[in-house]
Amino acid sequence: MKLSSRARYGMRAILELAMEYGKDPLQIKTIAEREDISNKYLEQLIAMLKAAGLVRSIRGPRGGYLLAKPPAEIKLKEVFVTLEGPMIPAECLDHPEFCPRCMDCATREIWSELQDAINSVLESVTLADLVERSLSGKKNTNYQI
Amino acid sequence: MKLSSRARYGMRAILELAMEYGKDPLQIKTIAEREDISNKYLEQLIAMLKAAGLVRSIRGPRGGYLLAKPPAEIKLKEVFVTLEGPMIPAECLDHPEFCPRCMDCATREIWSELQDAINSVLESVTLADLVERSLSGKKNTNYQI
DNA sequence: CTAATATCCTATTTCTTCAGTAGTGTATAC
DNA sequence: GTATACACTACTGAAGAAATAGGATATTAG
Repeated sequence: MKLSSRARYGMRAILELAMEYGKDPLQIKTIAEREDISNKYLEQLIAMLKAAGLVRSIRGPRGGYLLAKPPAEIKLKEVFVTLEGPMIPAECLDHPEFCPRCMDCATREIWSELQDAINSVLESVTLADLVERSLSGKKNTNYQI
Repeated sequence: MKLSSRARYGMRAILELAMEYGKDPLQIKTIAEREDISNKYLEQLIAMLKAAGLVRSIRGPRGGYLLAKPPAEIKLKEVFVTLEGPMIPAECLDHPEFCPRCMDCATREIWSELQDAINSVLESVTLADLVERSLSGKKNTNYQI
């Protein structure tokens, strides 16, 4: 199980935007360079974030992208779902009718718990938190590897 | 983000085996029928479980598959990893040298927390737990959808 | 011994999605 | 009016997932 490049690149990109919140717009070119991502590919990812209302843009020279709301109002969950799609480990979680034995299926419960576990991480952290972590040099966070 | 069919089918299959623990071997045919999975595909999945030492087999007529150890000694994590591969959201979690800015990358932390959250669910539940849940008719479990 | 059964092994196919590229159109600052 | 930077859409190559197919091997029952 691995994250898509979309999620990894996109998260890094929007974090860049969050760190510049309140300042001038950031250009694709700049982000792509800082994060080592293909220019054109990043363009598409940011387009997704824009369509989701997380980012806004200014066209023309001196244009670029800005966060659409304060970093504290953007949960990672929103970013993640935008990029990675809804998190549905198994179809039957959303469409029980799809599976005849759903009602007494113990594995279904597990997938549901997995979903909850992931969601609770992503809902508890905002872009503002990420910015803060980035700035505080980190190193002193609760690491448990 | 979605689970692979491997993980979904395989988990259901090994749960079948867990529920018959101590009894006669279960045949591919039987499991495939109960779980509505292609015979041949299931064969491959169970082969993975066998290679991982979670399941053993008896050949010939009246043969089939058995759990290799008591259900209480098999964590879902083992099953999951066998079927889905190791859970590494991002490369840099395992190979920090891969990414030049890993050391001050706040997103990396998030992926790590995600990894921990998933692992802690899968490590805390054994096949025996699943069997118990299945038998107790369920319905009275902590559902929070 | 033989025939039936069920696992074992591995190659091939089909399908989908991901990741990335390419090219053209449009708004805007200077 | 021209350079800049976003906007939009189509296409492509590679990889992996999900099966399918076919035959080899072991074991039991009669």
